[in-house]
Formats: sequence, structure tokens, C-alpha cells
Amino acid sequence: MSTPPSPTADGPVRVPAGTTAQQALKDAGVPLKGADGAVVVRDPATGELRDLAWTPETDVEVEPVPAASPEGRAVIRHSTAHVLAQAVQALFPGTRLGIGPPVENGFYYDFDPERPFTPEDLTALEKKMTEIVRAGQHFARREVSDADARAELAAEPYKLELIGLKGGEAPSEDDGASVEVGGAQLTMYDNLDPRTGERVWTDLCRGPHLPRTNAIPAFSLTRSAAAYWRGSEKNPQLQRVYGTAWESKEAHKAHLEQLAEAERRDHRRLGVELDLFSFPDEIGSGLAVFHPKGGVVKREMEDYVRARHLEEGFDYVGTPHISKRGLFETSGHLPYYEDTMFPAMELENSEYFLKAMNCPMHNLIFRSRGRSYRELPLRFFEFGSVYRYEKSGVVHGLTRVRGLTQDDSHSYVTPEQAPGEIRHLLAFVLGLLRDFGLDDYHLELSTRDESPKFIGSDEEWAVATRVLEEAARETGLELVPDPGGAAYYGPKISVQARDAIGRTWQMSTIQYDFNQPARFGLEYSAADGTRQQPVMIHSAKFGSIERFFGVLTEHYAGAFPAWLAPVQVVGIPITDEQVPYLADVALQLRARGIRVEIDDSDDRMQKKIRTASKQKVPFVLIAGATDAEAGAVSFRFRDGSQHNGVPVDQAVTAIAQWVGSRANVDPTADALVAG
RNA sequence: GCCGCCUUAGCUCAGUCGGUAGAGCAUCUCACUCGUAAUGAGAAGGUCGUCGGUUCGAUUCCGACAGGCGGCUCCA
Repeated sequence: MSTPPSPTADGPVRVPAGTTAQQALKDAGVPLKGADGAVVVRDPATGELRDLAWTPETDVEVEPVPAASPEGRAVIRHSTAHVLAQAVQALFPGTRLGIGPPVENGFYYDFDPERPFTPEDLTALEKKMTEIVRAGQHFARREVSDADARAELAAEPYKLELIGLKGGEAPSEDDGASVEVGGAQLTMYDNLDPRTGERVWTDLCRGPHLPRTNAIPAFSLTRSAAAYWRGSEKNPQLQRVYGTAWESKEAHKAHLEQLAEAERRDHRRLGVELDLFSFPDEIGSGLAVFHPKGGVVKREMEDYVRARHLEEGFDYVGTPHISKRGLFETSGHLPYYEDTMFPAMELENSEYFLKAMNCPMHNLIFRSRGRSYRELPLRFFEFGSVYRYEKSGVVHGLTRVRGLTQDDSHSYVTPEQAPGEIRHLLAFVLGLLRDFGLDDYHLELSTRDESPKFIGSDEEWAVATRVLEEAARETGLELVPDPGGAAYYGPKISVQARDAIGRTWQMSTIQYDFNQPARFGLEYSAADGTRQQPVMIHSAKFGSIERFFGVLTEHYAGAFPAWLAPVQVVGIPITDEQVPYLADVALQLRARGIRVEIDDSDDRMQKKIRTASKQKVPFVLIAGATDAEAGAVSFRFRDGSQHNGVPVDQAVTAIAQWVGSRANVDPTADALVAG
């Protein structure tokens, strides 16, 4: 017996009036089970998704939506969220319901329980959910009037609030409320016992849902945490339970494996294992120290970035870490950021702040003497250390710290030069990211919204935004709008890079600023002898060195490219006899600038290989008596491949060339021979 | 900042129903001298995050603080 081909899986299916969508799909041979099976249908008249039990009043053509599609997964996850809520109310009677939408890779449901959930509670909930899924309860849609819904949900204050929202302003998409009360008509979803038809549980919900709970192929709960009701810190906090659900057990397993991989790559874990950096309590939260091995990687990054800036026409400058209050008043930062800066120190009747941004100091360098149009574009660059008093709950490894170093530059240009300068900066930062092995990215354009925090005229914003947008479009990269995400002084482009396991990170930013030049009274002499105000373009290429360090560590899972690796070569003697021989090889490598160590410990050589592998050293050179007599060494690479009996001078040259090429792929026996 | 959880040797973690603690790895010493991911034996290492309370006695129970983790809010 074979499943008939489903030519209609992607095409429309006719649902006759008075027939359920499910029956019509079945008659048309559309699969209803498995990852390709339809879970809901799209009503082309409205574009909305409908339950399979939907029975149209007139003939209609619908599109089946398979489980293994973004919308199909969202339906599975939304239905699983309902099962979770039912399980919570079964195990913890009296718990009130918040909202429970699908999200990327899963779902959550917010609750107001008697007490917060423990990990054991989650295990018990998962078990209860499995029972509910196995029971095969029907999800039954029921339209209700607002008044009836209010009566029915008298004990659910949060749901009542949502009903209240429906009448007034539309619930915003991003607080998740729309999944419950998105339409004009309120609906309830009843979970019915498949044998008795008895109503087991019910929830205010817009739908659509799977036909039955046992149509949920695979799910698990992942964690619980607090979340503000409707996303505002002014509101009380509810207990949010996160879970994931998928169209198949395989997809579920693959997702859990991806989470495990992310954990293995966590830069905080690798930072300890590879002895790269730490956050001593004695210094303070969010303040990193780099150990010698991390210091090597950091310095290689900085050296390369500094060299590239010089090649691209930037002038390297230097500025102090603290400044008097007036500077940040002039720049206009203080009213916006004083509470996220470290508190002022009082000295000699002046208040000094640790700097949280570099631009004001660069402006002073610009202003230190008269400037000519002939000097423009004038580009100041430095590794500027800044300090930001991040709230205690947001500090996170190297990606969110309180002390960081920006590879920060400010280009001063004429208004006419601005578009060209932005193109130049964009090409530069994209090239830099590529040089470090990040080559998959999209751009985000952050603009102002109606908030009063943005300064400057509408026209100025319009010009700046248009200039940025045009330069961004020219790259051909995907451009995602981010309204309201701009800095107070101007719009920005940010580069979002995708790492080796598909996560995106905000890296570079390019900001167009017409405000600070005015506030600092910056000017240059134009060709006609008049004094003109330059435009200032802020740009951080990595964002912060610390953050980029963390991202690279995770991107490469700690196995840095050879040119960045803290230790590039480890020499392993078969017996102590070969230590002097390897020491000589090491000397030759060091003469070529290679970072090499000899493992002359009294471990067995197998153990030394294991140690070098765990340290993710790109080149292991092994030498025994055979090699020494032949004037050769034997290579072992990270992937376990070997290249034995290589004459020393060839080996030294091959390694030096590989490192010098700044290749971001792992060296292997084949690659080295080919190279 | 808010909510919850966590903090025992350098790392990962046991354990003590209240009577001052243990393993593996790492470190050090000795033996072994070995051809591509763990040789064996021994030693050393902890005022159980800090401060306070309860108690005859606190690493254990309670509280505060610090640091960490997961979220939320925030992110120039």
C-alpha cells in the first residue's frame, strides 16, 4: 500500500459548502498525517488560517498548510501551549492564565500561580502534558459574545483584561496578546474528551488549532522564568514556562541537539576551558580580564583591525577614560545616559565621569585647530575603552559587559561626501567581518519614531535616513527596518552577522550624525572661504572587541583559525630524546613569527596529543627517532588527519604560509599538501 | 533593576536528616621512554561565596549582601 501522490499539497483544494476542510483535503488526497500533513488551511478570501474542522457556508478554495512549514509549526506550538496551560491548571488549581503564543523555535505560556514553578514542576507538567496529548482531546472552536466571555472568564483577570483591550486600541503584535483576541469576534477553544464529548478545559483563543491533542508530534518544556505582564516593567510579573514543539520527533531531536551544540560553544565555558579570560569577583561584575592565551587572540584581532584602518585612510588617535561633566553636556549624552553611566567622581570642584562613548573626545581633536575642506574626509580611529553601568540582570559573559573597548571611528565629511563615506565604511566593515570568517549577514536600518527622545529636525532625519538607506541598498544585502531603534542624534545601519550555527549577532554600526557637529560648533573652511559645518559619521566595526571576541569564540567553537590561535603549533616528542630536536624546529618557527610550544612534560605522547587536541591547537608536530634521523617532522591536524615525514624546512614554510594567509578554515593533511 | 534558581579544592560535581568534608580531571613528586585522543603509584590542595541570626555546636536552618545562571525590561 502506498500513499497516493499529493499533487494538491501546495495547490488549492476545493471545499464544498457544508463540508469540513478536513474531509475535502482527505477526498483530494492531501496528507493529514506526518510532517507533510496539513494541520490547518488558509482561507484565500481573508488570508486567515482556519481549523481543519472549519465548515464554510459557501464553496471555497483553500490552501493546505503542512506541519513542516513556519505557519504549520506555529499552529503546533500554539496548540502545545494550550496543552501546557491545561496541565498547569490540572496540577496547580487556582493558577490564572496569561497569554500563550508560539515564538521562534517554540512557545511559552504565562501564568500567575500560587508559587513559582520549580524544575520538578516542569517535569511533572511534561508528564501531565503527555497524558493530555495521548488522550486525543478535540480542540473545538466556539464563538462567544464579549458579555458571555466575561461571565465565563470571571475567574481569569488577565483574560478579562485582554477582552477589554479588544474593544479599544488593537493589541500590539509584539506583546503576544493578538493570538488570544486578534479578531473582531471572540472565540473560545474547548478541549473535549474524545469518547464522552465532555468539555475538559477551555481557553479564550483566536486559534487556529490542531484538530486533536494527539496531533502534536513532539514537544518538551525547556525552562521557566519570570516575565512582565504584557511586556511592561510597570506591570506585575508572571511565571513564564517555555517549551518547544515540532512536526516530527526527528525535527525535535535536531532542535535539542542544536541547543546542546550552542551550550558546547558557549564562550563563557570555552573561556575557562581554554584559559582565555575570566571575570574576577574582586574587580566587579561585567569587567573582564584577558589571560595570556586570550590576550594573544585579542591582540591579533586588534593588530589586524588597526592595520586595516590605517590602510583605509583612518588616523589613529588616543583619548582618556574619564572626563569632566561639561563634555557630556555639550555632546548631549548626559540627559539620556546619565543613569547608565558610572556615577560621577567629585574632584577639585569638578564632576568627572568614566566615559561611556568616545565621540565627544574625537570632536575635541577635530576642534583643536582650524580645519580645511582639503582635510576631509578626516577619519579618527582608536580602540576606545568605555564604561557603562549595565543593569545587574543584563550582564552576560563578554557579550554584555560594563567595561568594553570599541574599535570606534568618526569620519568628518562635507554633506556632499557623506554618501560616499558611508559606502566606504560599509564596504570596509563587511570586508573586515569576512576577513574574520563571518560572511553571512544582513543589514538593519534603525530610524526614529514619534518618541520625543530624538533630537534634530524632521528634514535632517529624512536626509540622513535616505543617505543611509541608499548606501545599504547598494550592497544588495537584505535590509530590515527597525523603527525607533536609532540613537537620539541620528539614524544608523547595523550589520547583523550569522554565525556557524545560524545565530545572528549585531556587529558593526554606522551612524549618521548632524547633531553633535552643531553642538560642538565644529566647522571647516570651504573652498569659497566660508565656514561650514561637517557631518559626522560614527562607526564601530566589531561593536566592541570583547563582544566580537565572544562571538568569534562561539563561531569557531574555540577552534580559532590558525592565524588567531593562541598556540599555533605544539611539538610532541615520542621520547625525551627528541626534545632538543623539536626545540630547534620551534626556534625556526618562532623566527617566522609562529607561536609554538614543546610539550616536554612526562606524559605519554598519546596523552600529549589528547591535551593538544583539547586545546584545539591547529598544528601538532610529532617527532620520533625516525623523523629526527630523516630531518623531518610528522603533522597531526585538528581533524585527526596526518602528514608524516615532512622535511623540517618544508614544514616550517608550510605552517608560516598557512598562518600568513589568514585562512579561516582548519588546516588538514590534504589542505596543507594542496597549499 | 525585577522574578526564580544556584554558590563545597584551579575545573566538573558528590556529601553532611546540624557534630568543621569526598571523587574525577588539573597541579606537584617518583617510576615508566612509549609513533597519532587518557601509563602507574604517591603527595599536596577547601575558615563549604561574605556578613549576621538561631543553636551547646552552622558548610548544613533563617536573613542580608556579593557573584553566577535562566528569563523579563533595557542595550549610545
